[in-house]
Amino acid sequence: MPNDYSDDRLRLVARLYYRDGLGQSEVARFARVSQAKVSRLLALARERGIVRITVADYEPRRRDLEDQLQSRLGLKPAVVIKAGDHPDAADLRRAVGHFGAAVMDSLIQPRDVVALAGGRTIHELVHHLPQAGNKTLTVVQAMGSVDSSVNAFDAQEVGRVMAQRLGGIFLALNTPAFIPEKRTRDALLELEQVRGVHENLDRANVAVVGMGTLQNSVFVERRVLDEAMVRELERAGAVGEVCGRFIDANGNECATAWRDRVISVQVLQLRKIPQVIGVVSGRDRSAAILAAIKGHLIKSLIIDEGGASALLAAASLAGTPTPRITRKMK
Amino acid sequence: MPNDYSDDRLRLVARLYYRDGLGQSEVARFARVSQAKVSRLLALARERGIVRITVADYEPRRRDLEDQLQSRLGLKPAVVIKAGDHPDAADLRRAVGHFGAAVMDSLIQPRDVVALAGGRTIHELVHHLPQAGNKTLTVVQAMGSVDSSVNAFDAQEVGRVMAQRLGGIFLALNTPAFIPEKRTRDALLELEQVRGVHENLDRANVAVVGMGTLQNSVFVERRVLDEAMVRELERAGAVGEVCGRFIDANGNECATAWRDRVISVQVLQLRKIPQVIGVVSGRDRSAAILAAIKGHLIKSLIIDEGGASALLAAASLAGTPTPRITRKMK
DNA sequence: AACCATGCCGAATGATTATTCAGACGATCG
DNA sequence: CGATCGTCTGAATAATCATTCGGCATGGTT
Repeated sequence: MPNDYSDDRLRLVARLYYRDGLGQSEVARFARVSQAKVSRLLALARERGIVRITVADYEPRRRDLEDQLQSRLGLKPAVVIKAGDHPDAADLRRAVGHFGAAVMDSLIQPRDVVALAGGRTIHELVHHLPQAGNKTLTVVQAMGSVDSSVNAFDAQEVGRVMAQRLGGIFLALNTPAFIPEKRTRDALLELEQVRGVHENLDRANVAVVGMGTLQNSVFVERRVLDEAMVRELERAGAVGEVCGRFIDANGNECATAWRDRVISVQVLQLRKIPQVIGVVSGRDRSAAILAAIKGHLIKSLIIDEGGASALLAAASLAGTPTPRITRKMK
Repeated sequence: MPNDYSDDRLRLVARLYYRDGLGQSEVARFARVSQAKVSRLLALARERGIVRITVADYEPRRRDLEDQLQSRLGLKPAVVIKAGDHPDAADLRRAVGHFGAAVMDSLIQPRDVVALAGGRTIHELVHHLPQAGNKTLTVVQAMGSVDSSVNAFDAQEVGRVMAQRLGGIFLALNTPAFIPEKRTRDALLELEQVRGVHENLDRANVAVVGMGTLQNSVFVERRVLDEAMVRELERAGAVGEVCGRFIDANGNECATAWRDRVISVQVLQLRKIPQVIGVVSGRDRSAAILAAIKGHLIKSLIIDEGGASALLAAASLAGTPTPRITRKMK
């Protein structure tokens, strides 16, 4: 009679607690055990399905906006996450991460080779992936590290987590993202290790990438990109950045010095990957997203409500979006 | 947008909490409210049925023992409450009270006149009756107060609670249970107030009574019954007590001085009531219960598992139970 | 406008629940 | 037989949740 985990006992405890509204201490007296044990018995009862808690479905997506994105921009799938209009970017990312994760999980097949970029929203997304993954992925880091201060948003960290969560191995790109000298960069690209990664990027059938603008790019933020380079990119028509590749409104990589100093998945490689998922939160990326779509860099999009509206509005303004003109004018 | 109690919002909060396992504080950040509000929203969600918690049925009764009691002793209904074999009488009463209450509620019709005794188990039972009663009962106190120290087990208190819980009025018997002088007792019985109560006891169609033995009777416990009187009752063959009436093994009231000094429902009155429910916890009342059954004082029984087994064992020993003989021998 | 009644809010607080910890017990193995 | 796990327990404690409370806003009333 000591350790008695019979269903009958669990039912008694569960009933007293959930149905009759007794506190755990009261139940404990009833069943002649400690309150701690009651807590454990209740956990067990939930596990065994003796207690079942059902929650009416919450619809986390805006199917209406998704349909518009799909029909007007050809994104398949387009996933729009409800997020109220939180003024705070962190909240936005949290929402996209929380609800986007399940979708992303479903988009990745058990044996896929996944090219993965970094970024805060992607980080959030990856950290909401299920723990129990039993896939056998090959997760490949799609871009070098932005700087030496390792942080949780880097592709390296994020990739490690994804491989661990969904199951599979992680191939790291152990180089900086930006190398001041082209020669050095090219030398690095020749390294066996690096070439192996690139080969796997060629094999990738899924990619998950973020999207930056010229202004809020990680490279600017972390001072890798200086004023002069930004101006050069502007002159070359850059409206956004994907995996360290700056693109113009047509989605072609801008021919600047930067192009030869980056170590990351190439635009051409990206175009060949059948399922490229853009992950975005916030309203200020519309131009970059439109360019990426136009250049066939991304095929799908996971985005928040506000970002989706902004994107649709921007797409309406011009078949060919040219927001950069207004900026150049200043 | 402030007070937004939309189902959608509740669903979101409920999902994050119950399905996704976030803490209330995390949900609070997500929904941009305080943790306190999340707690309130969750309560509302449960109320509205957005969250549904179901517990596999726990069977609190021993139908097998009930069947035996019914077929062998004619109790209808017999209700046997599971209680493990808690060595502690208080736990026993709690179990009987908790699970017996629903049965008792179902046995009492909306417009019944209920004669009600006191006692610890009955007290426990009554305090587990539903709060929301909408009946129009007449609850009548079946026995005077044992002594002046009012306590929660007295018929007076218990009756008040029952009337309040199930709905209806309570008729109190504002006299002591025991009056040393017969003359005084009889004078009291003549009082308008007291006669009114007795008339209602005549009208009663349900009674709820406890059952005492000679040894553990409340009257002994509270020193109302002295040594000499106990011996006199023993000589008269008393094996138990119901509502202050001491009965012999055949269920007839013992003809002693005590009989004329008690103010309570009479044995004859009790016999006439179609539904008399005995409420008992513990293994030591078998003789009293058998006598009460034999004398047609009780028609139904609510009892714990252990008490039921003891009762069945005692009933097997003798068609006419005569446990008192062994005692008299000493 | 001034006033009250009402309802909602979150900070603080009180109450409850989950987890940690150290000890007890029992099984398994050398 | 110990020794050594592993498991289970309740007391203590940490973490979490529910409620109280005062403030603020709204809307109706004088």
